[in-house]
Amino acid sequence: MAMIEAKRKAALWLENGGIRATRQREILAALLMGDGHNRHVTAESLFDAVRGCGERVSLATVYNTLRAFSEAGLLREIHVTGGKVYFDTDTTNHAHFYWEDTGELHDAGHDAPEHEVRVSNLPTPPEGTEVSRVDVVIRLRRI
Amino acid sequence: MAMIEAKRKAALWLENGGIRATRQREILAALLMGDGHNRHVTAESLFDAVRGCGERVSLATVYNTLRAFSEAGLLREIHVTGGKVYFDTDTTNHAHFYWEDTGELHDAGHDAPEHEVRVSNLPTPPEGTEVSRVDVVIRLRRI
DNA sequence: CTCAATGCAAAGTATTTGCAACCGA
DNA sequence: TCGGTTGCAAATACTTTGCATTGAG
Repeated sequence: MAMIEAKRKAALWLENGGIRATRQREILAALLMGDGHNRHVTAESLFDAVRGCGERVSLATVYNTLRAFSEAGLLREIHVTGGKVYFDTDTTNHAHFYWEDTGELHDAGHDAPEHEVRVSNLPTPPEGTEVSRVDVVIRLRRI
Repeated sequence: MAMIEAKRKAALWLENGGIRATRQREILAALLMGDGHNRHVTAESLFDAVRGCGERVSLATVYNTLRAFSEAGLLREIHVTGGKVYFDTDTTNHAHFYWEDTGELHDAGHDAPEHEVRVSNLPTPPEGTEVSRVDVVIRLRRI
């Protein structure tokens, strides 16, 4: 996908989240829409991607922007280590593979509906609460 | 349960993990075995519990010991926020409720087998890996 | 113009580590 | 005694914040 196309998608995406477009946000959004595929990034990895394409956005802004996108429902946070937070451009409900040794994060069985991980027999949420979402992480160990 | 009983369980528990008993480890183990129930602690909360019962263990040792217990298979780590790491004394496979606002963590449907959360249709782990474990976290939002 | 967004550096939070003193087998 | 364990302080890793500057509408 051409960069120009990514920028177009990025603009629509930002508008969709009711987020004002700025130079930095457009760069980050374009990178996230990048190859047209679902991406899993951390603040660091996205920051590196920015520098990698010759652009410049401060690390603090990357952090703040990822949070803003997340709060606008454009991204979904994933927690797999105490350390860093991952963000997923696919906000639909799906499970993840997590490599314990390398820290890689991929979608699990999200290529086709029949491969989707299924969670059943969910308990009723306690009084005064509702389910915000159900996270499923399949941790992998190198054999 | 009396403190003396907790100490007894703690000693067996440590031995079970092949972990040498020391004063601090016995204190921590006894607190974890405490009320005979499954506990969810963080380094901070366990450190506070130590001070609360008049004992003294350094915070660094609490961190190191939790990690040691974890590596010995006596505890299980749970990741729900980028911030802190929770440890669960119940190492069997079970789902958790997580209160997004307060940071509370409880077991979900682990009281009886028929209430257990079920995960099915798990994808085959990628070449060269095996499933270390599957984490299910039900995030709750206050209504 | 005006107010929100940005960038930097400093502060914060959670955790690990280096190393000397210590203690249990 | 000896090697593993502890405690402290310092270091590290990740993220947020304060504030002056910049920029979009």
